[in-house]
Amino acid sequence: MSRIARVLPDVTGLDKVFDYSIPDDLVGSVEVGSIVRVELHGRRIGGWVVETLSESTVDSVKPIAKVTGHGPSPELIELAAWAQVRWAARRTRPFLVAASPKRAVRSLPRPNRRAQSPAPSSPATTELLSSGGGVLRLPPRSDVLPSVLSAIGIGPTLVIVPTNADAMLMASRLRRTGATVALVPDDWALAAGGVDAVVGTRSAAWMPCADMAAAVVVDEHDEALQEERSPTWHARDVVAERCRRAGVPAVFISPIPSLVAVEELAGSDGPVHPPAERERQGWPRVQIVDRGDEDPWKKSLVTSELIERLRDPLQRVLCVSNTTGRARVLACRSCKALVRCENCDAAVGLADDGRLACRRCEAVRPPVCQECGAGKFANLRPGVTRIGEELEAAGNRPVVVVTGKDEDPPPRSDVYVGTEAALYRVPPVDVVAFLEFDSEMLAPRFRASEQALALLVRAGRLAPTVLVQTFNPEHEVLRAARSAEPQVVIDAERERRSMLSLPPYGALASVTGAFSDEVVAQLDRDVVEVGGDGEDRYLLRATDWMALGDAVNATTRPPGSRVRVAVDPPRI
DNA sequence: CGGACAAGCTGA
DNA sequence: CAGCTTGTCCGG
Repeated sequence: MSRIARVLPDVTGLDKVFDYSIPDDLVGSVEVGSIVRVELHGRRIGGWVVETLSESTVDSVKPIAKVTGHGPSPELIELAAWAQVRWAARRTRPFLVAASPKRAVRSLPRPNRRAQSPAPSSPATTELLSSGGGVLRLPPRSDVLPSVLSAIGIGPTLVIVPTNADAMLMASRLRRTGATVALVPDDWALAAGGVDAVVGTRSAAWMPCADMAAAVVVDEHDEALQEERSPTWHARDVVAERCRRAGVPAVFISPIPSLVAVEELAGSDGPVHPPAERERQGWPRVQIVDRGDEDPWKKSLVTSELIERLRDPLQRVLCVSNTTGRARVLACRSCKALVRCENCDAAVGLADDGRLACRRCEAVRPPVCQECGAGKFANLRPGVTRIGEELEAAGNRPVVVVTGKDEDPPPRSDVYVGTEAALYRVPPVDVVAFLEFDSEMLAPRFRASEQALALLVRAGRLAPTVLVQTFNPEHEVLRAARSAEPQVVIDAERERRSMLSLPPYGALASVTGAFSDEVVAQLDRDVVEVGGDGEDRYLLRATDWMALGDAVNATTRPPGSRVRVAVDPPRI
């Protein structure tokens, strides 16, 4: 008889378990996963029951004070222990927090499933599910609902999408088919009770799904599926492991499956996809404007092809410039001084790496005000503002500048200009034009090709035509998009990354922050290869993720250290 | 993590 | 030596 509960306190910085006795009146309501309140060091704290046992290894135990409610299932607690190594996290707590309800769940609702399964509407998905799951490649302008319904056809399904808007839309569309849906994390209790579909964003990878029979990850390639704060877990990888352990099929859908998915999650025949002709129909028309053809004396961002679109009053156009949200002109938030170059006194902007870069003399320095030493700046002139003025003049139509920071949706317009963020904030248009796509394709990051292709996919969902201004019209990303053959990028990536042992052919992590030196020095060099990128950052490589995680987690952090470990960093 | 308690520092 | 800071330890 289990009389003892082993409890992990919900206290940051404390990753130790403590034993408590289960009082008679709580026997039956305390089980692995229960969220309880216990006394520790004279104060009441919350915690998770991670184990039950008949006898404690310490002699004096206090009783559990109170049962707060239901928490993560034993399977998810074990998955959290796996994830702790996989993403080199020092604690399991962040994963258990992700797997727990936001508010106490006292009792679970009864299972609520519709009596009859929907007729499977995507035969390809049904077949993939019956063969244990895999990767399904569907073009950008196609609907994933039939695939999700096919999964629901075999039982309760976990559905993961990149954004909140996607999740809300998916939930309401599924409900309209008669399916019962838990939109998580809000409907945690419903999901734990039992529904046809548990729908949510990346955090849904950790949500309950009673009697889970399948999982569907939509837009597997999307970076939103990776947590940006450390531990940098990826919903795709969490779902894959969760389903593997549960013996349940998972389908990963994307127009451009990542190399990781193709190598690790697809069957030996690679991704399943529609016939080439149908796939092509689901891709946008990609119009490539070779800027190399321009008059070399005025390589403007506003090409004649673009002007044609801008002047056509029937065309709604979104122009995307990745002179990013980076400021061209900055002022210090503390002392209001204009930020100037130390060498030549010109106004300086923020470079991609977050440092101040002078465009006149190319001097670079850390983002610190030369007058008062503060590090926060006001963006006096975002890059796109000036471009907007140019576009307005060229098209003789009003242009709305879309920034990522605004709370409200941008005012309606026929011509927009903005950074990548605009791709998520603007209603559908006729053309999306990338003004300077080369900096995306050629960015010094190992995932640059995949990320650039993802931008074209996003644009293709906003508009039937995507115009790309480039000096590299034969780049693999553009060949892939133009011919609707994402495999072109996969093949190029495979060659590059296998040669360099980059993911998925090796494990990679970055280490930054104070005391990184001390932590890196402790690593077992037989397991971890240590490099740097010349900045204040270490790069760690190992043959596999678990070996890397074990090695990193075996280090001790000196007091006061602020070391950040990013496993599988997306932007390196 | 945060409290408890001990050892170290300061000023009258 | 009271009163305060800083460091180390530990919790069931």
